[in-house]
Parts: sequence; C-alpha cells; structure tokens
Amino acid sequence: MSPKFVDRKEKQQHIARAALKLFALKGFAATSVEQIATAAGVGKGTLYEYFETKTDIFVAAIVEWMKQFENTIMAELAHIEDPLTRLKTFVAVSTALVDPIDPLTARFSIEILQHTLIEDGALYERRHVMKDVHTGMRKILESILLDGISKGVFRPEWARDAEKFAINLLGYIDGISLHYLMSQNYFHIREQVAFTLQNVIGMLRSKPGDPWGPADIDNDRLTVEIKN
Amino acid sequence: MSPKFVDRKEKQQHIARAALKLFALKGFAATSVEQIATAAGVGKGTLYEYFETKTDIFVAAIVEWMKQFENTIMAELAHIEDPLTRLKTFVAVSTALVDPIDPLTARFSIEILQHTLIEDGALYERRHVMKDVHTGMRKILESILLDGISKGVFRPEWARDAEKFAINLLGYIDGISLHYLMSQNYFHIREQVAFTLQNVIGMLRSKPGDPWGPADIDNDRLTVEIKN
DNA sequence: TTTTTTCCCGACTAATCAGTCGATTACCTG
DNA sequence: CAGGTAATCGACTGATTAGTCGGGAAAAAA
Repeated sequence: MSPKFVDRKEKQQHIARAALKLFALKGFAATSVEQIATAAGVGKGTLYEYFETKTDIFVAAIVEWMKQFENTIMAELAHIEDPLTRLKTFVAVSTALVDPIDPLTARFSIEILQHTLIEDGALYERRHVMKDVHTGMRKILESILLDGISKGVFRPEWARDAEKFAINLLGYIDGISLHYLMSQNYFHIREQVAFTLQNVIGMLRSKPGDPWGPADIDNDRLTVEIKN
Repeated sequence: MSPKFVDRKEKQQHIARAALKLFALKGFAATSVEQIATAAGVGKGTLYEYFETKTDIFVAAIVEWMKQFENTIMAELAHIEDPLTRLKTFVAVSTALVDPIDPLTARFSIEILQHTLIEDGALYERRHVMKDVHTGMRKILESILLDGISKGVFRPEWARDAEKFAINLLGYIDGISLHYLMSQNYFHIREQVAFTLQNVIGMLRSKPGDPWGPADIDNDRLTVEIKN
C-alpha cells in the first residue's frame, strides 16, 4: 500500500488543503484535528507526523490559501496591457472571493484576522504573515497605478499618492466584502464596486481644468471566475 | 449583604459589560464563563441566574457595545450644523474605535463578524443583529449627505446615489480600520482617512464644468475622544 | 526468508470547560 | 425571633478534544 518513501511536502500540502476547507467552513476552534484527519483521509497519528500542532496546520492552510489567490491574480493580469482593464481586473479578482457561490475564502480571511488580532490567537506571534500579504497586494496595485501614469492614462499627480491610494483601495475592497457577507441580499456588491470604480477612475483620469464626472466605463471586466 | 430584591436589568448589564471587556480582549472561545463570573465579581452559578447560556452573554455584550457606540456618535453629531463637519465627525468617530490606545472594540467587531459568518458561530442564527446595526449607521450617513445637499453644500446629483455612497463609505471605514489593526505602524490611519475624505468631499462638492481636485479641508475634526 | 526502515493508526491521557445542583447566606415579614 | 424566600455560590458532572504512544503493516534491504 503505502510506498516506502513518501513525498512529505506533497502530503503536507494535501493535508493543508483539506484543513483549509474545514477551517473556512467552521472556523479554527470548531474544527477538530480528528475531523481534519478524516477529511484528509489519514489517521490522527499520521497527521502529527507531518505537523507539530494544530496551529501549524492552520498556518499551512493560510499559506496554501495565499498561494492560490496570488496565482489567480497574477495569471489574470499577465496578459492584460491596458491600465484601466488591469485596475478593474485587480478589483474584480479581489471581490470575486466573496461571491455567494463560494464564500469560504472570505470566511477564512475573517478567521485569520481574528487569530492575528486576538492576544492569544493562533497567529498573534506571527502577525507578520498577514502584513506580508498586504504588502504584496499593495505593491501589485501600486505598480498598476504607476504603469497607468507612465502610459498617460492616469494623471501624473497621482504618482505622489500611489501608496495611499493602494492602501485605501485595498481597505475598501476588504471592507465592502465583509459588509456584503454579513448582510447578504441587502446590497449588490458588483454594483457597489462598479460605483466606486467609476468614481475612482474618474478621479485618476481627470486633469485640472477638465470637467469632472464619474468615468463612463464598461464593467465587463468585473466578472472573474475563481478556480478552486 | 445582598439585598432581598435585585435589579435584574442592572445586574445583567453589569455582567454584560464585564464580559464585553473579556470577549474583546481574548475572543469568545478563549473566554471562559468562570472568567466572566470572576470579572463581574459573582459566582459562576449566579451568572446562570441571569443568562441561559454563554452565547446569551455574548449577545448581551454586543448590545451593550452597540449602545455605547450609538450614544457616542449621536452625542457628537447633535450640536453640529455644517454638513462637511458632520461628515468628517462621523468618519472620525467611526475610525477612533481602532485607536491604538484602545483597540478592544475593533477586535470585538471581528469577533462578532466571525460568529455571524461561520456556520455554527454563536450568532449565525441571529445574523439580523449585525444587519440592523449597519442599516442604522447607513441611515445616519445618508441623512448627513442629503442634509448637505439640501443646504447646497453638496451637489444635488449625489442624492440619487446616497445609499450607494453610504454603503461604500461604511465599507471603507471598516476595511481600512481592519488593515490598520493587522499591520500596526505600517501606515497612519489618520492620514489615510484624511486622504479619502479629501477626495470624497472633492467629489461631493464638484459641479460639472468645475475643475476637479481634492478638497482642501482642514482635518481638525478628525480627532475624537471615545469615552469607555 | 529475515531483518530493518518507514509509515500509519486509533485507543488512550490529561486537561479544559459549559452548565447543574444542593447547600448556604442574608434579607424580609409577621 | 422564626419561618420563608430571594440570591449566591463553587464543587461536581459529562462531554469534548489536543496531543501521545505503542503496536502493526508494508516495502525495501540483507
């Protein structure tokens, strides 16, 4: 049955993925190690061959989750040139995570948030993990903005505030996603995001002396499929 | 010692407040009923005279928390006439919750979020609680905007989008607050919020044909004291 | 075949904790 | 003062669960 030598990395990843689903669905506290073992198709003892503690499994699940997200967004951006489309795509991929069909990852991000913030949360001692994620996201967004400026699509004055812009937009995306999850059917996240994008792009493109108004953009790029 | 007849409402509130501090500090799961009892200065058995379950204590703590926030914001707004100042005050009070000196309430809001979203979270069956909170906040913000329009400070075209505007701004406030909490010292929340406010107010005030630019507002109203 | 190595497992342990219950105290009333 | 009642308490119970450990199975080596 079991081969003499097992690819430990691969098996760890397999377990981490099984754990990710459970953590996202039920939360860290409500997910027992036994359940993870069952979901991964191994015994509880085996699980402890590959991870020291439950928290380690959690961290591995987070890493797995981030990897998937980053892959998705980089793949989407890879073949897009137009700065406007790049910006819209970035926002679309980010908000697609809370699509009602698959709210798991969004719930999971709450779980991470909590264990990062709460004093004896599983991640309190490893807060840098989330900081690194956000820094990575911000860099991508900043580069989109600066690229747009260099291509003459956005006005150059915004270069000075690229970082502030990126931080704010990321904050908005997360916040509106959370509110959406909490009060489903109360508003339409696509419309809300499109509204913001219109205003933001209107701002980014307007030049002093130009009449200002929300950008009249098409929202085709606001739909993105996230592969699990 | 104990009087023959006790004001049950008052004692419940007393316990709820003690619980609020603990829940905010350590989270729902990590706070034991025993600890709540000790913090409230009563025995564990007594506590169950006033609440049926641990979850009921949690809900009571949430209600207590919301009441405090609403009192603060209404008190602040009560004596302000100028729409711009009202808007800035609203944002200031909302973000003051994540002041590094007292991040408890922000952590608590994460806790609520989680138990609202996770399937067997303590609040999953009572999701409407959070929805109601947000509706209340949104109404306040909308009224500020409409009032500003009627006073000629904001351009009337925005009336149509008052609701979208309010939902987006509330989402932004929560999102930027969360990011701030997660990566302390990485950015300055006051500057970020001021930046957004400048742009938002610039948008709200600009008229078609006007040269567009961020509003040159003073940020005095961005500091607010939250009383515990 | 026999031995060794690697991997797998689930019963067990020790600790935690939500909720119960019977005993006790303190106040009130007659 | 005495009987009754409201309020308090914390030891106990039952259930859950993170992490351990020793036995066993399969593959490789000898």
